[in-house]
Amino acid sequence: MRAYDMDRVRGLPLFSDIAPDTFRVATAGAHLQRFPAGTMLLLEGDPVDFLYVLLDGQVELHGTWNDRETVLAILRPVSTFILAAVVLNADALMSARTLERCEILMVPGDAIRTAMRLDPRFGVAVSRDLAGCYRGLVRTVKNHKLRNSVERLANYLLALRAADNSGSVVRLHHEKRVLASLLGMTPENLSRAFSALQAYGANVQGAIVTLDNVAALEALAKPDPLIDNHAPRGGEIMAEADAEIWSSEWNRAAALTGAQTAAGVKRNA
Amino acid sequence: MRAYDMDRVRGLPLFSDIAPDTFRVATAGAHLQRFPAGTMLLLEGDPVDFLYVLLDGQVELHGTWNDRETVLAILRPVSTFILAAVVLNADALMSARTLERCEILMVPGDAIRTAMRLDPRFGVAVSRDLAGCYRGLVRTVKNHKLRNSVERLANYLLALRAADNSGSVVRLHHEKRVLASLLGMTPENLSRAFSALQAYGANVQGAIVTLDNVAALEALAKPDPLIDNHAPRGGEIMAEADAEIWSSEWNRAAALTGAQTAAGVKRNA
DNA sequence: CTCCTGAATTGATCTGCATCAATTCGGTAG
DNA sequence: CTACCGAATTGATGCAGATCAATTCAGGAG
Repeated sequence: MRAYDMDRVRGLPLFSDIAPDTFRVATAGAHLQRFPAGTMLLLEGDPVDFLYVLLDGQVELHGTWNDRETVLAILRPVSTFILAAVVLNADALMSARTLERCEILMVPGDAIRTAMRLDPRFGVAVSRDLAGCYRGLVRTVKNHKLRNSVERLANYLLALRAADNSGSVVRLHHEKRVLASLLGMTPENLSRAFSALQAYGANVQGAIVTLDNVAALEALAKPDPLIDNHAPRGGEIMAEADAEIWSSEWNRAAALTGAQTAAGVKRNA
Repeated sequence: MRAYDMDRVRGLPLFSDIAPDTFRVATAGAHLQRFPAGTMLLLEGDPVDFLYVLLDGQVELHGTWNDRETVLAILRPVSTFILAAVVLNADALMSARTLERCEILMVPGDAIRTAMRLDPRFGVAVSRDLAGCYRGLVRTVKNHKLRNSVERLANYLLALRAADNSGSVVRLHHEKRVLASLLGMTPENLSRAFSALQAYGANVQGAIVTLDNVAALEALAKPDPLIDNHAPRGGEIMAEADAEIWSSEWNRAAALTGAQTAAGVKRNA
């Protein structure tokens, strides 16, 4: 494994704060692996033997039931996934599939669990990571239960904008049908939702979306810091309280709500 | 605080495995408090200063946006809530409101975070707890995105049955309008969903539901261990992998999916 | 270049669920 | 007991989003 990759792993909030020894224990037996696009990395119900660290490519997490399927999250580098299952040594609740060619570090779950027992700092890091994941899902549930599909799309676009550069052009990172499933709608409906947003200055051209009237779009979307992790807070500078972690499944990922920003600990920076 | 209550707190998976010293540190400054029904314990957006341990009564966690409100979870004793916010020292993403008279132990967040730094076993316990909460939410999202309202209700009833006694009579623990919001529908629609389930042998009489044809109900509901935490697994006895924790926000709670069982570590026991 | 295939769009229609409105039910205070 | 009030139910109607079907579009192979 290249030193460059090792540094990237070390830089994750999950690992950045721990002792060198702990890091060695935690990543003992880890191996880098490459997968072609469309590979099933993990099937829901399977025992989870590894913590996955996505170093390159895109991975989709999805769930199925009764012949239906829904995308739960889309991950982009660098992020870890299925930490919760690893911590509990439990079966996966989600399937993982590569959307494109991927480079993934596979860290044995045993090593992670051992390291947690050794170094309280690592236990704290894992806890903080999982807490961030949990809160990401809370946001997702609120997003889905409180908003309709056009509102979800509008917020997704604003989140992308915030993550990218806050400019007036935004690039979609996934196929529209995948995005549709992520946002909880059909591809047909996503198309129509995009049309509906033309009235608010949003125009799609393939993967490129131009936002000509951000104010109008925001008036519709009403982004909320308690749902959309990128949304601005009211009030003054926040303290440590603001340091919510997006290291794992949601970091850099246009995750469930698509609301998560790229930065692990930015926000009001 | 009564010794009896202290024992109940100590018995939570979050605390059961840690050293006495750690427990002392973690619960330093904790105080027991009583609240009448309908009290707002916490407003979303507020800083979270305490870990709450519900010892008696019922608490509802809900979220709001744009004048809409949705119930995210209903908690019953003994369970903790907003651990994630405490770990991150972050603002609450959900509001908490007592549904009835409640008795709650309020543990200062600082104490929790300090204890995590001291005792790796506590860090592990917190991680496991949060991992369980996270997985509960994954189940919830799958439940909502993959099932329609009648299917959700049917599974909710089967989950209640599994938690209670697996008999043919089940008691609803909450007002129907609260249950409706939890399941992501309107009260009117919940009524109609109950009517629809008459064809599957389910009859409601106030808070009492009789299930005369569990087989038919199951054929409709198709409970799945990867969504419904009570559902039977296929295959052989499970190992440690099976010990998913439902200590916190979901323990004994007819939580989001209503799928969580009463036992912390039962399942296949 | 053309052809081919899957993605995306567009239109027509259907349906699950929400909404609005009107009773009915059930628990509580007097 | 009766009166009252919020919860629950039931009915009528509307709408968001799913489904079905038909093009259109875009990318990759030959």
